[in-house]
Amino acid sequence: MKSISICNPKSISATIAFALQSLLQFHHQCHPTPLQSHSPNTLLDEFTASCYRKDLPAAMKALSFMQKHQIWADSVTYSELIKCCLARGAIQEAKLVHKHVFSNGYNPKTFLINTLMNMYAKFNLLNEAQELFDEMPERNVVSWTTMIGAFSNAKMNDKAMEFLILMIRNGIRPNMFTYSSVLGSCNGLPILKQIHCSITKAGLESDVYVRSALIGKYSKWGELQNALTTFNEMETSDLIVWNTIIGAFAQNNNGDEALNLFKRMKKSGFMSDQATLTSVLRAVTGMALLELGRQVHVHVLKYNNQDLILGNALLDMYCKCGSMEDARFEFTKMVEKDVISWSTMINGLAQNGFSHEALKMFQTMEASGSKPNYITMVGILFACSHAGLVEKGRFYFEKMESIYGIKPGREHYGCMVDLLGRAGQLNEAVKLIHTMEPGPDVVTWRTLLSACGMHRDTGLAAYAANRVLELDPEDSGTYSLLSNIYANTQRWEDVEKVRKTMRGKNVKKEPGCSWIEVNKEIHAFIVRDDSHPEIEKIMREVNCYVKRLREVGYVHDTSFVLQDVEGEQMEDPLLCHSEKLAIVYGLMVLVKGKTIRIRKNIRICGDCHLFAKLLAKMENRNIVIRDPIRYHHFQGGVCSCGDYW
DNA sequence: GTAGGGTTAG
Repeated sequence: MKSISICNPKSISATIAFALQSLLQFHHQCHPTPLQSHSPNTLLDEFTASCYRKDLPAAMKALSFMQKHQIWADSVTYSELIKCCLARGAIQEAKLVHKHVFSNGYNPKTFLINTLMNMYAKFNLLNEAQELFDEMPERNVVSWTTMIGAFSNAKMNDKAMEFLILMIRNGIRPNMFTYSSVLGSCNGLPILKQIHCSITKAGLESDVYVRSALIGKYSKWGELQNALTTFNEMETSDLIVWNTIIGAFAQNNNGDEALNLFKRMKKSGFMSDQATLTSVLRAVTGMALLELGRQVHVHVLKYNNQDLILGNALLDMYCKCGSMEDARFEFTKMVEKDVISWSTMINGLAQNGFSHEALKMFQTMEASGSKPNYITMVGILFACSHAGLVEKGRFYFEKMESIYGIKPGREHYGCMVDLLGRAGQLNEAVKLIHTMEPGPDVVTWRTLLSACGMHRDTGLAAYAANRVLELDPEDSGTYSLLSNIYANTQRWEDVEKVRKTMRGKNVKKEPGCSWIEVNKEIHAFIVRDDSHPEIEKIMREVNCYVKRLREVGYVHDTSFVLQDVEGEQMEDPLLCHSEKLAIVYGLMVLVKGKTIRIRKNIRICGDCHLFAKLLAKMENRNIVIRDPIRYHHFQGGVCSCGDYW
C-alpha cells in the first residue's frame, strides 16, 4: 500500500478519513460482499448496506435472493437503489427493481413510485413513466410535477400544460418545483404572463429556481424589460439567477446592459463561473470590442484555461472582433477541440474573407476524425460563395447528405442562392429557391435581392423585394435596397413609389451607425447626428482626406446613394457615412500602427469601401470593418473580400 | 422523491 504524506496538520483528519475510505473500498474490491447466509434478516441487512454503499452489483445480487424468498425492504431503501441505478445509467437493473417492488406481496409507497417515474423520465422512457403514473393509486404534487418535468424536457409542451391544468382540477396545488418545470413549456408570451400571475398569487415568486426560469423565458421571448423587472424585484439571488439575466441581455444583442449587470454582479460579491464568462464573452463579441474581449480573456485564464466551452467562446470572440491572428493562436493552443471549435474557426475564417483557409481547415478537420455538422457545412458553403467557387460549392451542397449525412436546410440553400446569385446565375438561383425543401424565408429572398442589386437585374429585384416585404412588411432595409436598385437604373418614379409606401406604413430607414473602441470606451457615429464632441474636427479631417485621396484616384462611387440628386450635391451624404467618420476618428486618436476596428449596423457601401481601401494604403494602416453579414480587412489598397460582397 | 443559467449559422 502506498504511504500517505501529510503536509498540512490541518488536513490530518481529512486525510485519515480519506485513508479509511480508501481502505474500505479496497476491502470491498478484494472481498465482495458474500451472500452465504440466507437468513432473512442478514439478507435484508446486506441489501440495505449495499444500497447505501451504492454497491450496485452486491445490491442486485441480494435483490435476486430476496425476490426468490419473498423478502421485502422498506421503500426508502429501494428508492436509494433506483437513484443509484439512475446515476450509473443501469436501466436493466432499474427495471428489475421495478418488477421486484411491484410483485405480489409488496405495497410500494407513493414516493417510491415517484422515484421510479422520475428514473424512467430521465432515461427518456416516457411511456413507462406515464404507465406508472396512470396506475398509481394516489398521486401527490411530486407525481404530477415529475410528469410535467418529463414532458417539459421532452419538449412535449402541450402535454405539460395539459397536466398542469389536470393537476389543479384534481385539487393538487402546484409548488415551486411544478412552476419551474412547467415554465420550460411556455411557448408563448400570453401563457407565460398567465403562469407568472399564478406564481405571484401562490406566493412562489421569491424562489430562485422559479425566478431564473421566469427570467430565462422572458428573455427567450425578447421581453428584456420584464426579465429585468423580475430580476430587480428579487430580494435574494444566486449565481445562476445572475447568469440568467446576464445571458438574457447578451443573447438579445444588448451587450452593454449585459456588461453593466456583470459589473453589478461582481460588486455584489459573486464569483464568475463558466456560464457567466461565456455570456460576458458573447456580450463583448456582439459589440466587437476587442480590447474589452482581451480583458475578459484574462478572467477566463484565471478561471480555467483549458475549458472547452470557454475556449470556443473565446475563438468566436476573436473571430467576430475581426482578429483572426488571435483566433488562430487560441485555436492551436486548445488542448481539446470539438465540432463547435472547428465550425467556429471555419465560419470565422470564411466571414473574415479567408475562404481558402477555411476550406483547408475543413480538410484538416476531416483528417483529425472530427465529423462536420449542420453549421460546419454552412461555413463551407459560405466560404465557397464568398470566394466565387461555384463548382466546389455545388459539390459540397450536392454531396453533403450522402457523404456527411447532413440534410441541406434553409441556411445551406441560402448560401447556394448567394453563391449562384453572386456568380450571376440568377435564374439558377430562382430555380433552386422554388425547389427548396424547407421553403424560402425572408433571408432567402433578401439574399436573392442582394444578388439582383449586384447584377442590376431590376425586374427580378422587384419580385424578390416584394417576397421579402410579404414576409416582413416592416423591413426598412429592403425598401432601401429596392429604392437603391431603382435609383441605379434612374427609375426615379419607382423610387418615389417605394418611398411613398414607406411613408404610408411609417417605416423608417435605420440610420447608419458605426462604433469604434478607443481606450476601452465606445464612440458611436450616427448619420446626421453631430453629438460627438469632436464632430467638427472629424468632418474637417474627412474632407482633408477626401482631397488627398482624389489626388491618388479616388472618385465617389455614387451608385449606392439613396437619393434622387446628381453631381456635387450627391457627394455630401456619402461624406457623412458613419464608417468614414469612425475611420478618420480612429486615424486621429489611435496610436500609429494600431489596427482600426469598426463595427457597423448596416452593410458598407461601395464608396466607403473604396475610401477605406485607398486610405489603408495611403496611411499604411490596417482597417477592419464588420458589417452585419461579413468582415472587410483593408490592407495595402486591397480588401480581404476581393471587392466581392 | 419533483426545478433554474452558458459556446458555433445567413
